[in-house]
This record gives sequence, C-alpha cells and structure tokens, in this order.
Amino acid sequence: MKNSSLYKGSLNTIIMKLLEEKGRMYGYEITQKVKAITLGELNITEGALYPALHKLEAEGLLEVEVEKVDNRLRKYYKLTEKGNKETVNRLAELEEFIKNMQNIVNPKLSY
Amino acid sequence: MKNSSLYKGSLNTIIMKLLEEKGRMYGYEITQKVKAITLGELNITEGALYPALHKLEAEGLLEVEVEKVDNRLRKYYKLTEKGNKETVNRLAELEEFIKNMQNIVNPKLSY
DNA sequence: AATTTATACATAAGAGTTTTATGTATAAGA
DNA sequence: TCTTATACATAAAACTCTTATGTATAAATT
Repeated sequence: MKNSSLYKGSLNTIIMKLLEEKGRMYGYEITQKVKAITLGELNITEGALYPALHKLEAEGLLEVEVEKVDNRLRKYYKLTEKGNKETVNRLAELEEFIKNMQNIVNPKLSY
Repeated sequence: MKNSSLYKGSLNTIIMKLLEEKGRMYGYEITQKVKAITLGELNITEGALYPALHKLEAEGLLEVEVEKVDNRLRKYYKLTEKGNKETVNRLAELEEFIKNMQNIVNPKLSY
C-alpha cells in the first residue's frame, strides 16, 4: 500500500466520479476498480471506504440497494439526484485542483 | 478561503517544491506565492503552515536562517541535502498522483 | 489621530479523514 | 486443509488541517 498522503481528501470525489460513470457499484468493486485504474498504486482501505459510503448516503448524495449474489451480500450504491448535481461541482473542483498543482510543479514564468 | 479538501496532504510537497525552485523563502512569502500561483484559490492558513515548517525542519529536510528585515522577524527556510533528495521523491509521487486522478476523471476505455 | 489592513511569527483546541486492527461470513483455489 | 478472494463493518489511533487566539511592527485608510 504505497498510498502517499496526497490522496487524502480525494476519496469522496473518486467514489462519486466512478458512480457517475458506472451507474451503480458496490464497495468492494470500487476498491478493485481504483486499484486497476491506478495500476495498483492506490489501495482504498475498507476502514476508509465504508464509513465514506455511509456518510455520503447520510448526506443524501448516495442511495443503496442491497442484493444477495452467490449467497454473499452486496450493497450497490448509486448517486441520487442531489448527488449528481454535487458530483458536477466536485469534478470542477478536482480539475481546478489538478491545474493548480501542475502550475506549482511546472511553473509558468511570471509568478 | 475556498480550500477544498483535495489539498489535504499536499502542503509538504508544495512547500518543498517552492523551496527547491526559489532557494529560500519565509513562511509568509510561501502563503503569498501559493495564493498568486493558484489565482487566490488556495490560501494556506498559518495554523497549517507553521507547524508544517517546524516538522519538516525537525525531520532534517529544511534548515532555517533568522533575519530581521524592516524591524520585523523573518525565518528563511531552505532545503537541506536530505531535503533535496526527498523532494525528488515527493515530486515523482505528485506526478503519479496527478496522472492517476486524471485517469479517474477522464478514463481510458478498457478499465 | 485613530482604525484597519498587511506583514510576520506562533500555538492550542477541535474537526475531519485515513490507517491500522479487528471482527463476521461465504466461496474459490492451492 | 489452509490460504486467498470476496463482502460487509466498526473502533482506536494517527495524521492533517481549520478555527481561534495571541504577540508585534509597518503601512494605509478614514
């Protein structure tokens, strides 16, 4: 688990973006997808993921559908209408954040 | 102060990158420079900055030179040799992080 | 002349997020 | 049979940052 501290604070945005794209996902699926996208670099821990999902649900940004697959429980999460709107904002913030960090790493002459 | 939570965990990297570039800077100068680069979006609070500088110094990554300018105290920080080496690593991590986040926001077909 | 803003440092309490550790349970693979 | 993978969950501790507060000088505004 190489997780540098840089990922701190980005978990909610990651979850919401993946749900926006995929429609619905369950917790374990999210961890595997993130691991795949980051080529194993980012491993979301369960201790971070499940409380985050519960909080987003409590805030009315996600809703859950419980299903039993292969005799195992799955909790599928999807964005609510409110969650969809909020995701737009979060992604805009993320784009700004990335731009700002790139400007710091690779400064334009003039600052 | 709009500081989205995305910036959490990036303060040390920002400080080290700026010092690598500028040679030496004092705390207040760092806050102003970051505000300028991010067009006012990221305002580093003193409660975050000063403890961070002290910690980096305690870790041997920064060293300090105190000077009095216009009858006001300034503490100039610069990277130590150890700090220079560590900065290379932190910047590599930052580049990876940015790439990974971009892959999440703008996914390549195939995941 | 008095008040506010800017410069320049600092720390403590509280909030928020994540890691680490632990727990339960089923299915698949070695 | 034992380990790994799947799938959820929570509590304690660690870490980082915000908010609030404090000191002090200089410059700008009212």
